[in-house]
Amino acid sequence: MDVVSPELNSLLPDEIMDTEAIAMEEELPADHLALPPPQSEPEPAQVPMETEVPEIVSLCPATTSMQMTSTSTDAQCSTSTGTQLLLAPSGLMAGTTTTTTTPAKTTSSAVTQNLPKISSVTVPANHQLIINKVASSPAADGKPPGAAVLKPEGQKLLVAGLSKTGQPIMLALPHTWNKPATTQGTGDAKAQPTQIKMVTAVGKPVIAVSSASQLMGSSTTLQAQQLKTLQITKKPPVSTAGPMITKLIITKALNNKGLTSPSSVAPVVTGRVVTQSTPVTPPRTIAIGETVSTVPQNTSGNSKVAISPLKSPSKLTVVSVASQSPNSPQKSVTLPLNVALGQQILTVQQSATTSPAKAGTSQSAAQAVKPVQTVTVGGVGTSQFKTIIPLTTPPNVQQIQVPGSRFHYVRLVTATTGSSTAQTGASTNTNPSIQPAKPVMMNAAVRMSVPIVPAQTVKQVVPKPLTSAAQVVTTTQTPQRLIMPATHLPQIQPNLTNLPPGTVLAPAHGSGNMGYAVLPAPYVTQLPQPAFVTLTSSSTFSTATPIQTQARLSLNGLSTSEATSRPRKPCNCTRSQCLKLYCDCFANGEFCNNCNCVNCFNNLDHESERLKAIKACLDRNPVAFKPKIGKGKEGESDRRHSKGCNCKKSGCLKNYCECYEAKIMCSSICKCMGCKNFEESPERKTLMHLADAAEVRVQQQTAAKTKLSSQISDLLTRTTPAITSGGGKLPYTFVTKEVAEATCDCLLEQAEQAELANQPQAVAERLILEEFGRCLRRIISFAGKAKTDCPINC
DNA sequence: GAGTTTGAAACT
DNA sequence: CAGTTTCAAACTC
Repeated sequence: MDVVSPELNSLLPDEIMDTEAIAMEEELPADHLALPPPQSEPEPAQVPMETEVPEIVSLCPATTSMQMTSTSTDAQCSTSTGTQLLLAPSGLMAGTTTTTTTPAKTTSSAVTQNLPKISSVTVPANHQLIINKVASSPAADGKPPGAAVLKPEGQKLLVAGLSKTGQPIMLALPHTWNKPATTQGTGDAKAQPTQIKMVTAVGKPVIAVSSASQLMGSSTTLQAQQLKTLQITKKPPVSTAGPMITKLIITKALNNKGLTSPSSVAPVVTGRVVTQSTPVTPPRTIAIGETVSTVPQNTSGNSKVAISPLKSPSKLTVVSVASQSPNSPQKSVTLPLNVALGQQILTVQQSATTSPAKAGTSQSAAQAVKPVQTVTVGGVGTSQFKTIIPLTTPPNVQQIQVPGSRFHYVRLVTATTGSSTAQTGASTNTNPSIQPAKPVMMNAAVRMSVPIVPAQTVKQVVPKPLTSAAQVVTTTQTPQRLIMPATHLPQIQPNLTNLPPGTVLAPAHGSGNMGYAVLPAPYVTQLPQPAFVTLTSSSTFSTATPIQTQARLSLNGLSTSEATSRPRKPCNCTRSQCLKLYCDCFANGEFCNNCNCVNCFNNLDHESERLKAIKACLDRNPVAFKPKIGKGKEGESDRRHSKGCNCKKSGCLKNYCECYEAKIMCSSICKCMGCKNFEESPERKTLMHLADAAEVRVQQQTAAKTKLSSQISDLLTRTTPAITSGGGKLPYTFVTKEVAEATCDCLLEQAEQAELANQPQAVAERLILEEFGRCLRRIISFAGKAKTDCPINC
């Protein structure tokens, strides 16, 4: 399967793609039952969902997904046993059950066939009905005795379960949830936009399903949650079914503390599912029939896992965008959505090959022929977001931008528009209980995100048509950004422990395999936040747009505004071709843009060389692209240099020193000589005071300029003579629109004259200002005259 | 802006 | 791992 397993995903913030973490799959509870093969017919009595791991619940609304009930290939809906489920009607998601507000545990006998072994229902204070499922082997995994399952007819439920460790797993079924009524007998039959969210409250994934309109309100409880969201986008393999994308958002709460009670899990309602509709079919929101693979060992060529060695709070988003056949154009549907705090939304928009939504920028042909799909994820605060967008289109490359992270992910995709042959790492799965991923997952988009801080970011991803055109990430607030295609580097794929930037995690070519290339996130520019990121299809890249400042806050400890407002300094490399860590752009994982470098290879035109260089750097130092400024040991400063400096002459009080440059003090690991960069250093204090004073001066100057500009603007905008109450007109009241225009004409004329005379800019400015002064004097003079001539009326 | 200093990165 | 060289940024004039 092409999804980062929740097991693995939980580890991504620390050590993404840690092989040890992958091995966690072996820890699956003994009661974990092998799921029926993907081709098996979904049993009517089973829950319309399928999961390979007990902690994961797959939803399979037949009504929302046309192929669910009719087709057997990707419509399997089942749930693994041994999973405790919590069915909770969210107050916002299911209005019919909002009355249950008591956190006290209750038991209900209403148990559907789809959710066996559920013995109890818990209704937490958050309006969620929690149904506990009896664990098949509680002793095996330490789960508390499971409970029963309850799902009232036509009732929208938030289903949550408990992981093997007793951690809650929630599944929210909104009121608009369309269940396979014929087979499931539960839920509404209407095809309404539905959101399916898999939320792992405590280390385990949870599926939450809610309608789009209900999400916003219900997700407001996520503020303190650290979540990982897995979103799955699926396209029906049958072209006649219409291009429909199903996304499954799996959100995982990173903070496992205090979530043992059902009530504490309730807030983990997040995620957003965006679907697309065909011209013949109304927009559908949820069609989840594919298997959500949670096998951690998806390290084979068929399993694509984005791994980042970055060990910092991050949000991982894995988005698989179903590729579309060029012959099956689809209408683009962009759904900017608001989500709860702590959640970032990625909206996947799929456009037809003839979609007019193309980047208007031009790019070299070489770049244009490399389809690239990029997702730029804007973070808020220190939130970091890693996104992987699998694309089942041949040589397509999808990039993921990770604000605040030094890594971004590039997914290499091969053409799998036809019947998918997804192997999804099942062949290499060491756990026989794990079901092989279904072929449908090849077209499934999976999003896993882990917002670290309360953040609300909406990301829009527009799947690119199967043309050779490159896709550009654009936002409504920022120009298009340069994106970087990644090349296939299978040789470094197996190295999951030290998965370096530039690593392709899976073969990108052949047999429908989809590959991920992990690259330093800064290679993709960051978005201002909050920002709507729209991935639009485009035949060109925009190279003229300056790369935005890389959000290095989390790296160097700078404030967010500082990191985002200050553009990165252009490099001046002359010999390194900007392919060595000498180059700050390269070291920060950014493309060179508007730099002064010579013979620069750090661009799209030299991606192969650049990737080789990345690999070389990582060979030398696996953490070469890791932030140097990280958290220190307990009791020490929060920020310190990971390696320490080696200064000898600067006293660590100049920017030569990396510690000083990062505005941190040297630590015990530094090997500097004559260090003066410590807390009590008088030299350091003096420098700090000077720096502060300078900063104050700059701020004052800026404020003064702003104020003056405001005053001038205010003066010029007073176009209507004020009718005073007897006090007569003030001079500015004579600055009518005509007067202002005449003044501007005079200023422009002055500017033109200065330009014709080839006057320096400073001289030109002076002349303009002088002219402006003359204009003002004339205005004041006329005002005085008018007042004298007409003392009564004026 | 040119030249120098500096220390990290790269190399041996 | 240590010593040396290379490199580009920081700094000085």
